[in-house]
Amino acid sequence: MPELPEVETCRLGIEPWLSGHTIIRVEVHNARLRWPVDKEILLLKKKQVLSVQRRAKYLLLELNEGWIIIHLGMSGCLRVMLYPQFPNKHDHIDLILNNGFMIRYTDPRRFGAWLWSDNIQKSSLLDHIGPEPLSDNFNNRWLYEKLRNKRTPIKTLLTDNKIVAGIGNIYASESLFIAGILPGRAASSLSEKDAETLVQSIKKVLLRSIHKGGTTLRNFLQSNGNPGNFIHELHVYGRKNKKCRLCGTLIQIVKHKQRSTFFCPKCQH
DNA sequence: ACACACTCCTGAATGC
DNA sequence: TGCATTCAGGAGTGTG
Repeated sequence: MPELPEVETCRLGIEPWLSGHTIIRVEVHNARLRWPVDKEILLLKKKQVLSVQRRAKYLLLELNEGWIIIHLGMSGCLRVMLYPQFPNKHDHIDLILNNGFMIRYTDPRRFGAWLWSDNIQKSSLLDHIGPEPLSDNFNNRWLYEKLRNKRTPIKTLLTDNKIVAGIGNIYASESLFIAGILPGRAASSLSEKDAETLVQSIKKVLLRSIHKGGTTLRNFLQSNGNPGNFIHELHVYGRKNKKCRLCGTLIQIVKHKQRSTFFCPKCQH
């Protein structure tokens, strides 16, 4: 499932092929994604790409006269390919470039989105999102202030984009393991010191995963077609009944808000 | 404001 | 073997 490190991996992969180049046209094979692909994208002709940015789990392509907002959903990925290539069943969108390449969007579950925005600052998709976890705006003070009045399990809070952007199920479990904090603890039970440890753990896990090209569970691929390598460094996610890499205790699974949470009952308190 | 459940989707895994 | 059921979850929307 693409979370911040996977989306950032994607951004890093496509940026050199897009930035400063021109999208000649867009070939849409299936416009039925989470929402219908915006018509501005369908009709797009010969637009230069000024920059390729990321906010939370959204990719933002800055064009001359507006922005393409891309979300990879659960199973989306973008790959750089030579043009032309016959589209397979789950290849929904191709950005045809003026450099002989294309960027191909593949998404079996079609939970992703391709939307247009004239003004990214006013986009209702982005305007409520909290601080980027790798920025200085995400710090001990911010997190502790958000935690201290909430009885929700800390794990649930970490996947709330208003608290911190871009963290999903994988990195919530992994960050809490690194921090040594049990995921089911009420957020308000964390001390200032806990919040500080958690902030540092989140930054460390996300940076390490970006360095390894993200986590590939099923569908995610880097833009060069290779899977991400962080899966080999997961401590708890997807490791139910496997031995903890640090202490050998069996990893346990619980549900928070109908989502799986993995933890080590000995390493986390 | 808050904290939930519901919903979209497909493919892999599981059950009988 | 084959068909039906369950599970995976990002995040907007709806409910109490």
